[in-house]
Amino acid sequence: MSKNQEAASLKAGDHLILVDGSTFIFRAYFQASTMDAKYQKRKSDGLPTGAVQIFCNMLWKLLQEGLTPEPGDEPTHMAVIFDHSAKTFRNEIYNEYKAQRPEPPQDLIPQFGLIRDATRAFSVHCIEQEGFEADDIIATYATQAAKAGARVTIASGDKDLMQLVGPHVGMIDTMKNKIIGEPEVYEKFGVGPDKVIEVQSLAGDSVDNVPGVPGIGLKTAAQLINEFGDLETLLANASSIKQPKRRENLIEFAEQARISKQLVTLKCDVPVELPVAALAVEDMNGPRAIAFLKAMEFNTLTRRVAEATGAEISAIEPAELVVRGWHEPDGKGRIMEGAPASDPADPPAEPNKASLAADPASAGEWTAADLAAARAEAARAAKVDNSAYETVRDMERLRAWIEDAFETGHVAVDTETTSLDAMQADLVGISLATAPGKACYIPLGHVDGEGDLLGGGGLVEGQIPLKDALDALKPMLEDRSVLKIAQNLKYDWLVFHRYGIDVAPYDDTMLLSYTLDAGKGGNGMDELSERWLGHTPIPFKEVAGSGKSMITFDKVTIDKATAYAAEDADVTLRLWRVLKPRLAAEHMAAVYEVLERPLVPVLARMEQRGISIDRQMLSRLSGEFAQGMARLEAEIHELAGKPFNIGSPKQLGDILFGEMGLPGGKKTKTGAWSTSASVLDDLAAEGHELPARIVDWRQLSKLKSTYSDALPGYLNPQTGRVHTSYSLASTTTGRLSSSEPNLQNIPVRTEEGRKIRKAFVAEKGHKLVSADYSQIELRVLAHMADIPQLRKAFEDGLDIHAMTASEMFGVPVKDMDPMVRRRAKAINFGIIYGISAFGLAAQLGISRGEASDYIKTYFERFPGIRDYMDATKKFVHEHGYVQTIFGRKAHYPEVNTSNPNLRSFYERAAINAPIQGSAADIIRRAMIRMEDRLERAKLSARMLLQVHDELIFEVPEAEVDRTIPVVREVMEKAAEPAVDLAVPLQVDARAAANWDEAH
DNA sequence: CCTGCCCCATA
DNA sequence: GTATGGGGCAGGA
Repeated sequence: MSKNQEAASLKAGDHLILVDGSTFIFRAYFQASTMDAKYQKRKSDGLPTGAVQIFCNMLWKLLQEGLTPEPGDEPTHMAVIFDHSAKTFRNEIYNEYKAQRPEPPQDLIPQFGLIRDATRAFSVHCIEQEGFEADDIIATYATQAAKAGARVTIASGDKDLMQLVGPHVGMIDTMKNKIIGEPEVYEKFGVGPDKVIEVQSLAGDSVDNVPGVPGIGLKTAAQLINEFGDLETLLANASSIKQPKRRENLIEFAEQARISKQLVTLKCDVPVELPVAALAVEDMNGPRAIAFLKAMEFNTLTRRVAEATGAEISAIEPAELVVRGWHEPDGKGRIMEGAPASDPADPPAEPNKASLAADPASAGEWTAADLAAARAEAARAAKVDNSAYETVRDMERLRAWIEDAFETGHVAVDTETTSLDAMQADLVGISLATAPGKACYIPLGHVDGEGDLLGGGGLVEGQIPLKDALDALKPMLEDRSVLKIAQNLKYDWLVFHRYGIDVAPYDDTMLLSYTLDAGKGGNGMDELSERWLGHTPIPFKEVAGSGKSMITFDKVTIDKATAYAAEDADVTLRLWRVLKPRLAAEHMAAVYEVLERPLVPVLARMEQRGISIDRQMLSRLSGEFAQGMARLEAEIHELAGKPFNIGSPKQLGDILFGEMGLPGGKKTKTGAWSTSASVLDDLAAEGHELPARIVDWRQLSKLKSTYSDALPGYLNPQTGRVHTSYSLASTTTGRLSSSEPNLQNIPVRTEEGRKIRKAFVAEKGHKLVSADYSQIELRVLAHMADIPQLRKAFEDGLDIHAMTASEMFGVPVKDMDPMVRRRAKAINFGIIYGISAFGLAAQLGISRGEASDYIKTYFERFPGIRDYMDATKKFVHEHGYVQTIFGRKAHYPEVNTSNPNLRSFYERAAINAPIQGSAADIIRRAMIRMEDRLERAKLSARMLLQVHDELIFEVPEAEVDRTIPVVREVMEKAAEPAVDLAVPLQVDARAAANWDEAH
């Protein structure tokens, strides 16, 4: 209930306080920096909070007593106004405006977001609007309120706002505790508030880079304005000025003065999103404010707020906050670019761990690992009861759940839809969970499954209209003070985005699990539930069936849907409680925050954009391939002496090695003849024709079935484009994977295959730009293993395989035999793959002994590589995991198996993972930074695809030349500043109408 | 109808 | 020798 809820209005006698958040942040920061160091950082982890603390104290004071301690002065309406971004309409007028602003100090950056969080935590409106400065919004609100007869106080020290002072409008400089009225304005500018802009347009402002007129300062400007009345009159009479220099300047820089006036004139008619009446002060939500203050560790203010609101401090958990832009050394010399603000190292009391939590005073001695262990134990002990969930059928109950989410500060969310494809999924219902066991399902689109023949399919009774529910949920789903928790958030993000909702901030339990446990098993919800909760969730097929008889979720009865869907939210929340504290305990927060979490919306947007394919071209190709196959088929049957199914390896093996009696080489692991390409190639090399034709046939068959036939089936009817789905959590190394369709294995090696690639095209007026890292894995290896020759070769831009050959075989690079280079290349790849004589022999078609000799020679030339490999093997056997240069872990729990083949396999995988994984981390970093960098360069390039070491963009033709350098810069610098690579990264980029020519 | 196997496309 | 996803076949349900 708001104090003014009965009248969401603003009238004479009301008091509106408008806090200028943006300038306040800077001034609070500098004031904090003059204080004792202990007031500038959060004690538990060093998060800089000085400015936030000063801000909170100021806000609390204003809310309690207004400008003066006198009763009746406290505000009836209040808001804190921020600048949305650096760009405003003023830059359109004068592009140098505020161009000289330096970058904010490093330890201020994380506090920008926290101050906004603080505002909301105090239940005060937090206002910012794209394209407008805070000053303009303040001017608009002040003008409207003054017109309504209310009293307005602007809390700011910014002289630009002094033009607003008037009978109804005052200012207070809260930093200096100074009240500014008309006399003070006169003192500062030498004119009244109504003439302030005239003076400023002449005098200019070096801080904001407002030019003014050269040679005219505040004093002269005031004198001139007092004499002539306003700028235009002055300029019209400039020729009558006595002082020659001043006269010349006024004439020469008249236009500059007019521009300056536009710059300093505040806009009083911003189309504000919230009407001024809606800024009414609400009763403070004590627990919410306390949760925030506790997270910040502002103990004194926490106590004061608790006393004033009657809230119980110990019953409230610190808020889970997301901090942007915080660089914290995490103990391993790596850099944190963002971090969870709630520090589980200072955990709340855990009711399930009585022995540890009995004395709240001892809570401070908990370690993050204690909390994680207690949470894991509690999660396993608690039972999941999926019959106890609520079905939310009216707005009243929905609002209660939303309120609960605001109170708790976090909520697990899950969407139920009509499709597994997020791009085509319509919302059927939403489930929420705010505490273990406390979950609900909100049915929104369930239809009558009966009477399919007679139409049926009408909405079932007892559901909130979709729009009403989304309107109510949107503010909570977008509110920075409520952490949304989902399992595989990318899916729900895409669904919500289609309905105009931008979910933030968020956590993803799938990514938490992936960050912590990659390689230990799957990260799907059902599997995690088994692993951590000892609970089997209701299988999807139990509610919707499977196979041909599967029904879409909108046909599921609401009772069944509630048990299934609310359970998902409940389980997700429980998993989050187990996994989140482990991030801090196991020092993996940096990996999660820097490499995992930020990628979710980036990938979601890439999926959403999709890519154009030329359907006619593919259809024509299918025809070509079919013809070729038919021709080959006849030939093959002729050669075989009888018809058989060429696509059947079993039948083919029987023909080749049985009936024809060719020398069968390898067997598969089930004992069947191998008919793999390498076997057939060997036979062909001996002059046998049939195997050669089979290889040709197989190629066409693959291209046709996997690509030219299948791809058009993935065209989205709405967008006319193909939208792949990226998986963030299905590789052990940190690579992404792509499916439905897989656009990471589009052919490129053969001429025929590249025809498929040509069918990926840019839309009209655009080009596809492909940018790929050159030899990134070998560069990463050169860095990690610290190999001087390799480092030098990359620094000098040499042909790395030729250099390797030269080192190994003692031949000059110039006029090198291509076969020699090819051998070296195979060895280089072999190294990355954890080389074995067996594998290298197979690759090069040489004997095991020869391959062994090569490897031996290689290690003699590059002893650092052998050292690196031995060290990696030792490490994985001791720890069960290996790490990338950014700290990502890949686990190999079975590496100590007694099975020697398996053991070697895991060892090779463990050697490969840091190399492949570090390269994957680098491109992830590039992708995360890319969109912002393009936007800041005012480029409209859209990132569409990632293929491990390559990014594909769609770029307007006119922007291609400006886009490529930006893309290259972001990619080449992607490791910085976290890692200073000892070798340069090189990116090759090209533009063309289709993917083949761009690549 | 589902699953394992074989083969093959990519980095 | 590393990491994936997917199509077709064949066998067991």
